[in-house]
Amino acid sequence: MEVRAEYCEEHHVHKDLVDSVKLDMPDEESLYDLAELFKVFGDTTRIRILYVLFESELCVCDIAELLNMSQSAISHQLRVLKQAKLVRSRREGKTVFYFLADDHVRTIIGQGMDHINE
Amino acid sequence: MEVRAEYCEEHHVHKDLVDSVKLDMPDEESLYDLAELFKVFGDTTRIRILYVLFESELCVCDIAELLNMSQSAISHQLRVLKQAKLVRSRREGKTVFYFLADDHVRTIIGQGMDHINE
DNA sequence: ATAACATATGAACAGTTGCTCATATGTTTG
DNA sequence: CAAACATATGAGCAACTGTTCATATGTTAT
Repeated sequence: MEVRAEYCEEHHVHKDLVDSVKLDMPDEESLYDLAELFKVFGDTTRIRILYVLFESELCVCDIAELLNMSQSAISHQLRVLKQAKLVRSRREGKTVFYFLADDHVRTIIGQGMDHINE
Repeated sequence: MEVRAEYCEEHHVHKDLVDSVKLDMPDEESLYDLAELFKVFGDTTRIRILYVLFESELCVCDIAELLNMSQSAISHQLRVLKQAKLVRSRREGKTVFYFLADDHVRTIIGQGMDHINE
């Protein structure tokens, strides 16, 4: 924040600063995975699913009815959430119950809420 | 988590649980805003921009060179970040410097990193 | 085994997104 | 003022996303 100078004349950046920033960047794969994770949170349907799972584990048709959406749509989205390891599931007879995988979900959503509430 | 019963027979959900979940849901607008916020984090380019701004404020062409992308692409994405209030900017002559708007950005990205690192 | 129920999945299609390219706006200098 | 530089922006397009629809899979009860 303190270090700064004439960076952009003739389209040449300030060498030292650029180098130090480059060193502190996570590797490409981590950045990709991170974006993929947030992409999963970046959909209203999936956010709503995660919210209803805050309360209790629920089966697919419960969630579908709660969100007033088709079983198929919910099932597709649950798959996305599961692949991102945000939810897990267990089968009980014909029924499959989904539940939050861990507390990161609550924390991340909570931080997001903090931001939008200024 | 304790309360549960036969929800889905005949496609009828468990009334009490469904009602209590419904009560605790944030309003539609908040959920939409939240998804919109995470959508902004859900892109590699924007994540990388935020990361380079962790170190120091930078001008558009600095960022473009750091990420090896066009000035136009970066400028478009900075607009998205600005609209989401994740970055702010200040002009100094011809140059516009961008910087992180507040510490929520670091916190949210940090929580995301925690999750992907298991 | 057959029917009924709960869930999963593939294809298709409309809507969205992120880039490029061209060009516009804003600022400083000669 | 014109030229040069830094940034912003609109149009266009290829790639991606989320839904629906039809159907498949898995489980239970008869």
